[in-house]
This record gives sequence, structure tokens and C-alpha cells, in this order.
Amino acid sequence: MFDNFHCSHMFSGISPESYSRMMVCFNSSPKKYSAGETICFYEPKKRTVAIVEKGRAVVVKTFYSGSQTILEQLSDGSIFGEVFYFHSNTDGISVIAASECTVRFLDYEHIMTSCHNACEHHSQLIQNLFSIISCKAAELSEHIDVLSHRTTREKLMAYFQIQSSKNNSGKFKLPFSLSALADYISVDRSAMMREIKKIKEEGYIDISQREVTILKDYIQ
Amino acid sequence: MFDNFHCSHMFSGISPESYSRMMVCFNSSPKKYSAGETICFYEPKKRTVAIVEKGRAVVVKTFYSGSQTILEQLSDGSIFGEVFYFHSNTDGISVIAASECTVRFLDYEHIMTSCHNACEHHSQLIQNLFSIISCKAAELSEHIDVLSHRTTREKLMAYFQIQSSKNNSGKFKLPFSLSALADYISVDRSAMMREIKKIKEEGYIDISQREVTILKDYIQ
DNA sequence: ATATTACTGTTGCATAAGCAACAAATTACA
DNA sequence: TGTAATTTGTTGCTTATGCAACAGTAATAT
Repeated sequence: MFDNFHCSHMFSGISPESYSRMMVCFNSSPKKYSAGETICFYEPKKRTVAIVEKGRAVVVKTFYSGSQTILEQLSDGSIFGEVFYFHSNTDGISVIAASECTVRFLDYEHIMTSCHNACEHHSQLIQNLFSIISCKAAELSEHIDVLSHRTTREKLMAYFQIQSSKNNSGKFKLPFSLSALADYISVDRSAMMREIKKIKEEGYIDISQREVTILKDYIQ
Repeated sequence: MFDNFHCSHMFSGISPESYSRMMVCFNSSPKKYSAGETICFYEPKKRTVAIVEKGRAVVVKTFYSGSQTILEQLSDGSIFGEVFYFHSNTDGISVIAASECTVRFLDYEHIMTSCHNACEHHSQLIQNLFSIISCKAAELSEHIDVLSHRTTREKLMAYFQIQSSKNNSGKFKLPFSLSALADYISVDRSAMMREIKKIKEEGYIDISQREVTILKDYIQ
């Protein structure tokens, strides 16, 4: 379970032995859920940190209409909880098992308050938690950087630029579908497709399916 | 210095006596700056947490062209540092004294690592830092909520709704100028003015200068 | 008091972008 | 393997929005 993290890692720098001891100290035992089962609902003032030790789950928002959006995909090693969800409104947010999975719940207060037991890596845990939050914030900030451009073209190029520098390459694969990209940059999908076509024709990028190549720099 | 925080507070729940003791433990002595003086530059991997104990300062981004944007306004009790700035690129970011001011620098590692001295409120400090970061993240998230609407009208109404619920009133004062609002929602100012006029005419809101009143709910 | 700067309010024009609707291609899945 | 569901690619129409440019007002500085 110690890979697959997007940003940092909740237990990096902590040995499996230390991890086990800490779980005892936290008085946390793993709970099992079968596919489709609701793991929990997000509640306003609750501050539990949960870890998906094994399996896949999703954080979903259910609207009054009954329609749902996936807010986050969780897999082995992922963490979730109110602390990582930066909205005041937790209405309709729940976590649902996508496969059979094992989840551990930790008390936020216990994480924050240094304990008197043998948790030698407690401060490491806190630092990791901090990195995770900072990383989430950085992602939000990145999203704002993209969204704060006026035109579809500028949004697209800003997004491509970011992906390109993340991959250290002018060639990269989109992490999600073009439809999802349209959602991410908050523009109409058909309008985006039209713009992509133009950008291609003007020779700035090449793109087919999810493969993007930046051909020349787009200034401003 | 214990007020004036936007979100939470670095030293809330910590007595002045405990604060003084901690400053000794942190080996941090206050430094003085006169108006206009550069307090520091943001550097890529540096992680110093700084506190404006007295006076006013600004975090500014200076572009290659020489033009500047104020990223943040700091006053008595404000904190700043790389940890609170969620971009990988720190180029051209500096903190400048706006008036004579006193600043304290704390080592991030020392904050995170629980110390063996008499800092009884160390874990409180960590929790406060955590609240501050979470709060900043929540603000970013709020900004995304506004920006991810397609039209100027929707962005405006989303923004007004948020302000209204923050003030617990349908009547509130904009925290900045209309020009700045146009920047915040990332639309052309004149287009925004045109839309505001329409929204007024249709009776959704009333607005003159910076006073906004929501008259009827805007659905969707 | 006067100059300077910033902010507010308005308009014409060209076009970018939203919406709706459809066909083709791709992927998922039973 | 075959069928459904999703994604991609395209177009016509209408309108919202960006841009430029200007005048009037408020705020700030000298």
C-alpha cells in the first residue's frame, strides 16, 4: 500500500513496524467493506482521517436530483476525510467502496496531539499530513491558474504547459478524457473541440485522442 | 497582535507567557524593517514561517517587465512564508515592508518536530498552522467554485451568494473594487459592468459602488 | 487647492463561445 | 462477440464577451 500517492505519502519515512505500533496507539483496527457499500458520509464538523489500506473507493457528491459526480478516486494507500475536503458544505458527500476494501479510521485530534506512547514517528506523520494538504492546495492553485485565463485557447495552452512541465517533455498523455478536460477548464466541450482544431491548424500543438505534443511556444 | 487574522490564528490558545518561552526555544528574535525595505525573497526550497508582529507589509510578485502585483496584504499578526504560497514558481516573489515593522522568523522544521523543551503548547501551534493552511485551501476552493461557472452572470451571482452567506445577510459590502472583482472572476471589466447593469434591471440585485443587496434568488 | 491617479460607467464592433443536435469512433461490459 | 454506453468530432445559429476607447467621478497625493 505504500505507493500510488498523488502527492506525498501519509506514512513515508515510517517503517511498517512503527506503523503497526502506531495503529495500536491510535486504537484503530481495519474495517472491511464490500463493493458498493457506503463507507461513510462526510459530516460538517467531523475530522476523521481515513486510509484505504486495500481496494478501491470513490468520494461522490449526490445532488438532490439524484445525479452523482465523482470527486475523487481512491485506491490502495489513499487517504480521505473532511480535513482534505475544503468546502464548508458537506451535504451529499459520501465515500463508497468500488471494490472490496479495507479502511482504517484515525482520530484527527490524536494525530495532532503528540502522544506519550512509543510513537517515535509521530512528528513524521504530522509532517506528511502537512505535505498532503499543501499538495492539495497546490493543485487547487494550479486549477485557478488555468481557470483565470479569459479565452478557451489560453486555458488550454496554460493547461498543456503545466502538463508538459510536469512530464518534463513537450509530449504527454492527458490524465483524463477530453470531455473531462472541458469540465476542468470550465468551457463548453464543443467549443473546446473547435478551439483545439484551430490550435492544431495553426501548428501550436498536435493532439489525437489523449496524446498531446507541443510544437511551438504559445506566448501570452 | 492577536487579532486581525483572516482565517485562524497562529498563536490562538497559546498564552503570551507560553509564546515568549516558545520564542526562546525557537531561538527567534524579532527583526525590524523600515517602510519600503525588502524583508525577504521567496526561495524554492526554503521553508521559513514568518510572523509580522507589528506593522504592515505586502507580498508582491515582480514581473520581468518590472510591473508588480500585490499577492497578499500583511498586518499585525499575519504570517507568511513559502509554506503558505502554493506555487512551485517563487520567481520574483518578495515581501516588502509597507510601514515600519517587526518580523519574526521561525524554522519550519522546528515547528514540525516536537521539541524536548518546555513548549507545552507546541502541538497547539501545529494545529493552528494546520487550520491556517486548510483555510487558505478553502479560499482557493471557493475561488474555483466561482471561476468554474461559464458565464459572467453565473460567476457574479455565485460570488455574491458566497459573500451573502458569509455575512449572513442579503446586504453586504464588496471587500474590494469592482475592477478587482472583474479580475477575481476573470472577466473583462466592461463586460462585467454591462452584465451587472442587466442583473440590476432584471431585479436580481441592487448595487451601487460597493454596496450589494440580493433581491431575489438566482436559480442555477 | 490643484494635479494626478485610480475607479466607475458606457458604447460599438467583431468574434469567441454557449447551446443543441447529430454521426462516427472508441471503450466498456455482459 | 455483440451491444450499450461513452467519448470524440463536427456544424449552424445566436448571443455573450473581449477589446478599445471615452467621459465622468472618486480618491489620493503634492
